[in-house]
Formats: sequence, C-alpha cells, structure tokens
Amino acid sequence: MPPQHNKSGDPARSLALLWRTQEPASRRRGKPELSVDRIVVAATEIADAEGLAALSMRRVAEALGVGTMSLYTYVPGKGELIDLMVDAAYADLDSGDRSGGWRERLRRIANANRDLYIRHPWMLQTITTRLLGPNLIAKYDHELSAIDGLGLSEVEMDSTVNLVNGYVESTTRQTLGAEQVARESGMDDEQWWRTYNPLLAALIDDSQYPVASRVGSAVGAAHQAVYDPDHEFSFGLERVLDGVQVLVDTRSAERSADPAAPAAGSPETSGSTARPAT
Amino acid sequence: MPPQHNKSGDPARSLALLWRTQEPASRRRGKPELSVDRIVVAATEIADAEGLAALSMRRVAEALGVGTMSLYTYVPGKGELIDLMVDAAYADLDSGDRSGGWRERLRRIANANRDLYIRHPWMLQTITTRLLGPNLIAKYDHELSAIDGLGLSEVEMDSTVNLVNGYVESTTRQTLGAEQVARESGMDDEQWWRTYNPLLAALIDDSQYPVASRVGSAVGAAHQAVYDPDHEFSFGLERVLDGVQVLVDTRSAERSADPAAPAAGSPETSGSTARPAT
DNA sequence: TGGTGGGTCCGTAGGGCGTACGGGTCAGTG
DNA sequence: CACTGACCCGTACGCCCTACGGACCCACCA
Repeated sequence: MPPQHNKSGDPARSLALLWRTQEPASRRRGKPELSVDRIVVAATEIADAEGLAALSMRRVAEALGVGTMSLYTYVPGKGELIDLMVDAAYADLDSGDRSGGWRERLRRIANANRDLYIRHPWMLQTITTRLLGPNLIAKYDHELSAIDGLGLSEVEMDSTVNLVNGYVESTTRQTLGAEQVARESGMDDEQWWRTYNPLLAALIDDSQYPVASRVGSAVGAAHQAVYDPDHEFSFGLERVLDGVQVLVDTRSAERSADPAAPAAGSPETSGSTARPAT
Repeated sequence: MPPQHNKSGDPARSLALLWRTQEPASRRRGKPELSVDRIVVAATEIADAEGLAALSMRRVAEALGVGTMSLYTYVPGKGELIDLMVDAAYADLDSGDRSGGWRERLRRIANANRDLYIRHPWMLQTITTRLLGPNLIAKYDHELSAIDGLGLSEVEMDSTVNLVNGYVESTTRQTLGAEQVARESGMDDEQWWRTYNPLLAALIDDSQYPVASRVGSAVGAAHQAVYDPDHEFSFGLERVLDGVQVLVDTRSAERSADPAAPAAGSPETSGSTARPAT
C-alpha cells in the first residue's frame, strides 16, 4: 500500500472512469446494487470519518453490504478509487461568487479550499499529478479566472494559483496533522505541554537555542489566550497576497509604461511543474 | 500502517530516544551488532532509495542481517523509528552561513530545505508535530535567527518561518510527486501528454474551460523550452519574500514612528499551530 | 420457449505488513 | 560454577491488496 500515490494501471481506463464514459450500460432488473458513484460515496464517508489509513477495500465493501471483490468490477483498484474520490470531492467547491477584486477573490478561493480540506482531510495525502477529472479542471479554470486580465502572463497565472493553493495546503496540513496527533494521543497541546515540559526542560539547554526558546514560549503564551484559530491562516494568507500584489503592481506599471505590449509571456519566468495540475 | 503519522506509545520513551539518553549501557563483547543509530541509518537508506512505502521492519532487519524482532529491542515501533529518521535527517542541514541580509538568509534556508527534501523525499510524508528532537530544534532556532531583530513580534517570526517552510514543502512535494508518477508510469510528462492528448481532447470541451485551456497550453509550451527547472521554485519564493518584505517594512515604519515601542507582540496577530514545530 | 452469453458478484488463496509473546543464547558477575 | 539480565529472534495473529476462477442470473435471440 503505497501511502499516497494513486493509479496503477491504464490511464485511459482512469480517464474514462473520471469522465463517466459508458456508464450505466444495461443495468440489471433489480436495484442497481453497485455503481462507481455508490462506491466513491461510501469510500469517501469512511475516509472522512476515519482517515485514509482506515480506507480498505474490505471496509468499503462491508459498508455497501457486498463482497470485497465485487468492487473490482467497477473500479480497477484502490489507487483509481482514490483518484475518483479526489475528483468527486472537488465538486463540492462552490464556484459561484466571482465578485470583488482579485485579492478578495483569491481570499475566497483560499478559504473555500481550506474548508474543503478540513471536510476531507485525506485529500492532503494524495498526489494529484495527471489527475484530469472534470471537477479538477473546473476548479483550475475557476481559480485562474480570478486573476485573469491583470496583466500577468499565463505562466505567471499558473504560478500564482499554485502559490496560493500551496499555502493553503501546507497550512491546513499542519493544522490537521496537529489535530490528528492530539486526537490519537488523547492529549491536547496544552495537556501535552504541561505533562512533558519538565522532561523537556531537563533535556533542552535553553541557552543553546536562545531564539527558539524565546519565540517558542511567546507562541505558547499566545496559544493560551483566547483567539480565533483561523487568524494564523489569514495572517499568512495576507502575506502571500502581498507578494502577489507586488507582482501585479509591477506588471501593471509595465503595461502603462508600454501600453502596446500584450499581456503574455515575459520570458524570464518559467512554467509550473505539471500542466494543468493543481 | 497509518500512512504518515508516527509515534504510538510513550512520548517520554520517544524523547529519551531522540536525545539518546542512556545510550550504550554495556555492549556485548563482539561487534555491537545493533544500535539505534545503525537501525536509523539502514532505514533511511531504504526510504531514500525506495520511498516510505517500501520501508518495513522486515526490510530494515534484512538489510542489517538480523531478525525482524531484534529491532524492537532498540526501537518501540515503526512510528518512533520514523521520528528518529526525521530528526536525524535534519542534522544534514548545514547551518553555518549566516551572512547577508535577511532576504538572502531566508533564500538560503529555503534552498537548503528544498535540497534536503529532494535528498529524502519521504520526509514530506511525515507529521512532525511534537517532534522535539535536538536537530529539529536547532533548525528552528537557526531559521528564526535569520529574521531576528527586524522588528517582528515573536509570533510573527514564527509565522514567517512557517510561511517560508510551507512554501518549500508544498512546492517540493509537487515536484517530487510528479517525478514519482513519471517514474512509476514509465512515461515522462511529455510522452504522457502526447499519448493521451487525443483522448483528452475528445473528453474535454475547451470552450467550457477557456482560461484553463489557454493557460494549460501556455504552460505546456513553456515546458518544452529549455529552462532551469528551479526557476519556478525561485520565482514563487521571491513572491513569498516580497510578502514578508511588506510586513518587515510596515514594522520598520512603525518603529521609526514610535521608537520607544518594543519589538514584541502586536496583539491582533495570532500564534502558529504547534509550538516550536516546524 | 429454451437456451446461452455476458455482466455481476464473491470465496479462496498468496504474498505483504506490524508487532505480541515467549523462548533461546551468552557475557559478565557473585 | 550458577545465575541473571540484556540481547536476539521464530512463530503466530490479524490486518492489507488483489489474481483467479467459479457461481449466479438476467436479457436477448433462435
């Protein structure tokens, strides 16, 4: 069980599955019993509730009241099932609201993605390279649209979307990882800290790590205070958006200095890692 | 095997292991045979070469020419072993050079972290909350030192370090994920794209995703051109640093407006997720 | 109406995994 | 010389994914 990599076999089969080509064919008389969608939904419920580690073909089959091997009629394997789960999950992102300036739009996108990851923490353990499902492409299109027409080159637009998404991912992964550890250890941060602080104090020579000690205790103190836990996320996001702002302002200044120049491709910047992959 | 979460049992035991308390005791006469360090090194070699998924207690024991269960004399379980591997890996970060401005220092830190992750890709699949080993703390201290004295509050310093590290993590994870998929599928991006482009074209209605199509092909074209693959990373990093710069400039302006104010704690910003965790 | 083909379902088995448990082995000590 | 405790490890249990081949049963056709 490779921890997070998906897919194994024929990409053409995967694509057909993602786009639901040749779906129902000729259902049997009685209730449809099984289907790709029912399997994906059941699997997602398990992963949402107990994590990707608890997701097994046996568990999914059991939840559907069906033999394990029956799943393989509809899905080539576990990897492809996870791919399907990911694309299906992205359908939950509502992409309606396009109002406001680009900064507000990006902020809204970041928050929507964060909420989605919180709803489906297992998504942060998957690799989405070459996962070209309908919902993922729609998401990519929606996100790019938020910064279209600002004078950025296409490659810069891709980079910017990746930058924001990357920030959301890493931050949320951190948050959820901490929650998971707290849940599994049965101790929240505060309890854990109080319990093992003496031991740590004996182990760690504060004078050897002066800055870490100072910052560590300040951060610890801040955690004691009552505060909205989303503030940290928003704070960092504004820093990222400030960085984007600098880029947008630069390109904007270039355009007004040379109004004939098209918006496309400033040559000294380079492309992203994968093509439309998020 | 929970895919990426570590530790299971007594945190005190874990800490003792990380800090190598009560290490050698009374070695047997002959060669030391086994030790925590030898186990960690062997396990790291396997994970480096074949990924975290290929790491099993059996494999490690085999590599050391020893019975599987012998490992449990030195290490409580696989989770703790991974914790030890992570902390040991951070020892490879050379933290010597402290020259240059804060921006250059952060750039150097980001690149060093990226190189480390490329050397040890499995690190990106681990959760490091509450992992308080000596090397991780040293790293935290070193990174905070790079932005000490700029007028940022302690909480802001923590956020900033997390921001940069988060950027490095998400970007590198993307890069390495793509490499892994390419390796396992036996097709690089270019081959894959050429092979499945016809199928994709039939599936995807370009007019439905206008921006994604335009940007996707531009990014694809950029990938054809010869360019340094690290440019994308550096480009995004500069955006992040621009964002930090805005913050630093703001605090700097505040300080010169009110020179009596201390550097600490602006109350409307909040702490990070874990205490000294990276 | 009497097949019969194919879609659907699933039992079995093989090869992984982590680790609990209990029994060997042997260096050093009393 | 007997003992003891650290070290080592064989076996076994329960989990995992999935290849393979058989069982079932509906839909269609002759």
